[in-house]
Amino acid sequence: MKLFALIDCNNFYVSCERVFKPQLNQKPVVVLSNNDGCIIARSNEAKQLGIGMGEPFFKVKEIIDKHQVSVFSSNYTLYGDMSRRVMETLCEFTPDMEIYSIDEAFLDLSGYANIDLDDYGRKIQSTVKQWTGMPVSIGIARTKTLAKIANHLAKKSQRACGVLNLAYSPWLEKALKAVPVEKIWGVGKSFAKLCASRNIETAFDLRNADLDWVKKHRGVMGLRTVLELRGESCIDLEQTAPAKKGICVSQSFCRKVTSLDEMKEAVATYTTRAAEKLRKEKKCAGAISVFVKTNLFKTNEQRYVNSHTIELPTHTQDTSTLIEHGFAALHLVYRDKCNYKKAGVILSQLANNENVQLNLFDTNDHTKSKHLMEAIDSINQQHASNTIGYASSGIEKPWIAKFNHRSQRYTTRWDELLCVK
DNA sequence: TCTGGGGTCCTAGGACCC
DNA sequence: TCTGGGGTCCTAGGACCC
Repeated sequence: MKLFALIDCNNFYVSCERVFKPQLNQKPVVVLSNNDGCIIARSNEAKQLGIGMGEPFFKVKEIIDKHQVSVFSSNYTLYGDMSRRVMETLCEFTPDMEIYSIDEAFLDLSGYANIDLDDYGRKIQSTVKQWTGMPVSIGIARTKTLAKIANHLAKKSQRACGVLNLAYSPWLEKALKAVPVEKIWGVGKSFAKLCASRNIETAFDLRNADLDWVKKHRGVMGLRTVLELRGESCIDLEQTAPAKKGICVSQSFCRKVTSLDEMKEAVATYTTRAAEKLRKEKKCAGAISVFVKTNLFKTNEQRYVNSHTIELPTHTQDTSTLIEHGFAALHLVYRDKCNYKKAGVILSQLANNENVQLNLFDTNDHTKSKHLMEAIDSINQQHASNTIGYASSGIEKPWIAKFNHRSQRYTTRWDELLCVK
């Protein structure tokens, strides 16, 4: 019989900030998206003030000022490193682990049926807290979908103290009745709406729904969800992260961009970042797409969205080659007299370094480029990123996204270590 | 004034094959 | 009058996730 635990960090980004600023415990805290645009993480206290997930910062500014909510720009360097620490801690409890997202991991506890799972859960929880400072909630159940539900309830219930075991539990039915259908993993807005029209309102209702109806409207994915609710494990643990199929770098500008020159700087900047990711994955790209858009929230301005994909003559991981083709794609989509708000670069048709299909007519010497890329990457890794870069990316970059409330990168930069007086 | 970023999977439908 | 059957591949778009 299968047994899964889902470990989920509580309000992850907020908790990362609190580890280094414990005076913010029990105080309202929010973390903003890129460009300080939207609210993407809230402490419980901030949630209670009515600050919604994904709300634009400027719309809740009044509440934030009034209640002296602490505000942070997102600091992905810090969050990524804190995530690594949490995951390494979890590894101690079982080797069968799937890192599901930056703040969540599934553990396969199938071999642990004869121990006290509630106890084990609490031990995991206290160890993570002690070793990393991160508060986590843990849900245990017979399928991943049910473990997600257990986790959801563990967070909400006072009595659970963050650990809830629903495997072979007499409370399972009651638990399912307490979870609205839209909170179920794999059920989005549109399916929830469809369910509502059929009076399917809770996880309990969906568990008992007609399989043919579910299959008809949501295909095999929907079917899997319902079977998992019934305790039949359909979604396996994925221990090795599947290879990436595309790499995307896109960002809004801090102000409107109206010149081709600045758009080119942005495309070069994003392509550089994407190429770094590409080399980190040990891949070459076979195509590059560039997309541009104006601010779609502005109803009184000309709207324009477009993208173009260029197939590369040979797969490559060379930044300058990718920038060159990125520019070609940009020229095809760029239109004058538009107020651009965002651009992005997508690398696709990824292939492993070793089995790249060479072009018959390609006479370039790739070893030179390979060594150059290695040198650039190692310089940027040893020192700060962007220590060395491409001139076409621009120097000042007046358009680049702003992070006005960013905390220190406490764990990854010598010059930003926490100072204790 | 101010509205995020990065992914995956599935399906339907068209193009094409013999 | 009457117009097959079985398949693959690709793409765009929808839905979902964090």
